[in-house]
Amino acid sequence: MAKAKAAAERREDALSHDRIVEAAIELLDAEGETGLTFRALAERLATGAGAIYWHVANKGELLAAASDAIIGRAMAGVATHASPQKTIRGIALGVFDALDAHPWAGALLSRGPWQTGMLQVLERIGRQLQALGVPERAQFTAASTLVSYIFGESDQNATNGSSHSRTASRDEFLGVLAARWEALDAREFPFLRSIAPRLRHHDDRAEFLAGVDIILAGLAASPRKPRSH
Amino acid sequence: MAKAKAAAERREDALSHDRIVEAAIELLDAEGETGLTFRALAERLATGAGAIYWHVANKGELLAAASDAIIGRAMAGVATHASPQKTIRGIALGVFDALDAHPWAGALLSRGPWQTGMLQVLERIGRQLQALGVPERAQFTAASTLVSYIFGESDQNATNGSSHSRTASRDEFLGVLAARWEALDAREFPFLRSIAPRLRHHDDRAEFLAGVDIILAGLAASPRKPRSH
DNA sequence: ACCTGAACACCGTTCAAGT
DNA sequence: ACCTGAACACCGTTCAAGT
Repeated sequence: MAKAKAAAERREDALSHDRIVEAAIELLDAEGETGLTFRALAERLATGAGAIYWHVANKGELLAAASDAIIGRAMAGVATHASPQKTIRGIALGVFDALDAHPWAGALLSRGPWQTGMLQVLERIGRQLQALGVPERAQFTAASTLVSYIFGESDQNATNGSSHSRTASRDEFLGVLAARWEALDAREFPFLRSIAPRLRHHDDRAEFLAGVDIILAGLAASPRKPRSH
Repeated sequence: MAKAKAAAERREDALSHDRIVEAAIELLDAEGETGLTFRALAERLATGAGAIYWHVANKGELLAAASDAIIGRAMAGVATHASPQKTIRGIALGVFDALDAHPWAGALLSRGPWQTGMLQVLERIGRQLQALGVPERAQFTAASTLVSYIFGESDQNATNGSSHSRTASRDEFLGVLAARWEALDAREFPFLRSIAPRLRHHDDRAEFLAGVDIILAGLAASPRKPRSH
């Protein structure tokens, strides 16, 4: 029985949860969120649409599994032997780049309570905070603040990014955005108008990392922590 | 002509962008995201499904307008005469409570680049940062860090909250979550296991505000301008 | 146990036709 | 200008029937 199953899984045309998720990711990357269809997926897997439901509960679960896989891969590639601060920046950049490359995975946020992908990030961040000497009762708040920021900003960046063609004029996009902000009502939006010019030479990744650093600085400043380093 | 239009708008059965958005919000609040249908909307407005398309481009625009309206109302109710820090907390809580009451509005994040709702929040936060004396070249980074955190955490909280019935056992939900974390693999998730007990007496709003304070502390601690490159 | 594919119950969106 | 509602081109999901 176990032997039969193992043999079936070795056949390259056999369905499996993993193979379905894999195909879903390819479809999502190639055609965007609207490209993921049970019919399209079935065709790609050379099977019937209903067959997929034997391995996967529904579309929501499939999307969640795909998003988790993306985050999981990103976390697997994170260097973890540098200083805690540097490792945290690495984790953050891992999420940022993963969502940038797979913008559809940002929906991960709105899926059920505490998806596995986010739990992985939370775990890794938490460990670094411990290494950093953040007191125990502040660890959860600190970790969850970082995680919320990381996913929030990464998702925002990804959906902005996917609206203009990848290689092409990112600068043009920022220029249009800056012009729009400059055209806002002066009485209602003085702040946005004042910073609009800055939008034109704007480095997403650097800006994102600066935000991480602000939070890290806040952690170092607010509670007392053991003077190590 | 203008007179005829004004008269038509005064008729209570006349369609208009605002009335459509209003009905959409009611539908979304009552039945959740899946409740918003052009057919259901048409029935509620006592008209044909296609009529709505005269006033609204498509479902995406409608959802975006509804989300923006929710944020707009929340911002209108924010007290603005306290200290900058207190005002920022007020703005943050406004978003938090708005998304908690209307969880479907969290999708706002994933909609097009810089929705009006988020721009309003960014503007208000930015002004307070100016009042706080944050140097000009650090203002955008600071404001956008706060906004990303605020929407990220609020959305996360809202989708978690809507999974358990409102009035009923929130504690039960947290208990189940804590138990699940405690059951995680010890080698793979030591951090999550260690903080799981803390989940049981967890105050979402207090935790959320603590995150805001961490960021504010970080801004106060590193008044030096972030390197650009 | 696993797969097939037709069928069901929906959707968003369009558009000729009305007023 | 604005509204109607039938029609089109899809969906996710189910399920009797197959192997």
